[in-house]
Amino acid sequence: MNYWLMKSEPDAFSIDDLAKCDDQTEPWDGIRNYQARNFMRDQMKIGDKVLFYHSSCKVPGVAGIAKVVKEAYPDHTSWDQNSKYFDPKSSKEEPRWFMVDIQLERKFESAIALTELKKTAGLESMALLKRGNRLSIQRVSEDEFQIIESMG
DNA sequence: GCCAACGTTGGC
DNA sequence: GCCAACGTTGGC
Repeated sequence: MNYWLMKSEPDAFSIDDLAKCDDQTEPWDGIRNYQARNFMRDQMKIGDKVLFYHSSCKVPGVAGIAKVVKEAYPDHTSWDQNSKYFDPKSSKEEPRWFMVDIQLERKFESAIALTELKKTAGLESMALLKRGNRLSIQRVSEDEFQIIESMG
């Protein structure tokens, strides 16, 4: 099993929004970065665990845990001209972008702030804490995942 | 709103 | 295929 961290801006889609979805499940659409796409398309498997991270907000941090319930399939917003995620280079016949479905597993009572993560032993090598890392989907080690899960 | 870091684009 | 310019991300 793999462990991941996925960023979302809570103004756009928060963990509470996920909680309100049917089956608390939602496609993770709009990924337009090749490295992040490749993670989803090539490595994410059903049952993989996801740290749901809130970014670009007052208190950035991990808001809870979700899991992968559907493996990669084409992101239809990429050929929808009315979508903000529209990409003219992607088509139904030759999809360029993919998404997975995520289901909420547990929302933390209070989010674990980035500032807390930075102080926590064992997380020093997380990509999230490295300067300049902007990737919206990142791998997390099993140890790192369990440390954060136990904090929530 | 600033700015560093990084990905993408496009001219050559 | 190089690389400068530009756009985006995201913490602060």
